[in-house]
Amino acid sequence: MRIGEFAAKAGCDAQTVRYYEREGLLAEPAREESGYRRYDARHLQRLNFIRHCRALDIPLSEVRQLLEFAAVPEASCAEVNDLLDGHIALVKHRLASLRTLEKQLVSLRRSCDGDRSHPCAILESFRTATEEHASACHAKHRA
Amino acid sequence: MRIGEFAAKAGCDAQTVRYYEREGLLAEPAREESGYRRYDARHLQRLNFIRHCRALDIPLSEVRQLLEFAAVPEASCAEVNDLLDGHIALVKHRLASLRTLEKQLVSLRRSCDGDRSHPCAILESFRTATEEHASACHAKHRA
DNA sequence: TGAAAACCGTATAGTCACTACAAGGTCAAG
DNA sequence: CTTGACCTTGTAGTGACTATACGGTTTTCA
Repeated sequence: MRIGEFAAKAGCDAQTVRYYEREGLLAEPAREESGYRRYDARHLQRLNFIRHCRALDIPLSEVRQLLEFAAVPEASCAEVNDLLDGHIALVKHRLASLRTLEKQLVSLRRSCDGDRSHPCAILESFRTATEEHASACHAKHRA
Repeated sequence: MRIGEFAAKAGCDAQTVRYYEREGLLAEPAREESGYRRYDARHLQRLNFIRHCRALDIPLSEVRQLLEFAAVPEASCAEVNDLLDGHIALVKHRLASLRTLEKQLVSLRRSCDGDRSHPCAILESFRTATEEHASACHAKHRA
């Protein structure tokens, strides 16, 4: 199959496939006389592996590692587990800060009553510089 | 105050301040004879506004809009509310998909029992191309 | 006084994972 | 035989910084 069909089967764009090839995640496929890339089922397996990881928000650098582990299956379990544990911790952390963010936004939104007789309370609250903000910001930087 | 102190007070880097200036979010400040930037409390208020928005994950393009609304306070409540509602919806959506992601990762992690007598179950499960994956991927693209 | 450290300046490139675009070659249908 | 869909390569753009290079200024302290 050619690149368009190949990419569609994995649910991504042809450009993305070429990008993975450039990045060394996919081997260079055979070419037709015209120069068109020609893919088979083995390529698709590998592309699906990558897209599956990406759907789990695993960065390409870690996908690269997983592909290396997968090439040496007999001793890779512990490493795969470590990588996954690290990624789970990251996602948990991201979830926590996103939840905080949602609370802040919702409470901010409630602070505006739509009364036009005075300046918008939301903009006012933004205008008020607070120490909390600076420290929250530092916390974010450490994260 | 000079840029280092100024940035520190808002909890960010001097480079970031220069970046905001280049992007037109902060006005160009006065300069000392040496060419050093010189800031005062009014600049700090504006920088805190921006950093506060960023702490809420509001993109700079929307911060720009808010700054424009803030410049015309008498009629901006509805627009600010709209912007904020849109942003809240986005955060809620992001939260939902992150929660799904966490579930998938945790269940994946559980699937590996650490038994080295067979290939790692996690890598195996990645290897298995599924229709779900492709459709989930499409869903993500629509999101 | 003089040297080192800490700060400031500009300009440029890198990050991540694509996405978009330009300019052209190939192929299948009507 | 022409239209349009597909393919090729290469380059630039996205967002919000961050890092680096290279050099000037200011502060400190021995």
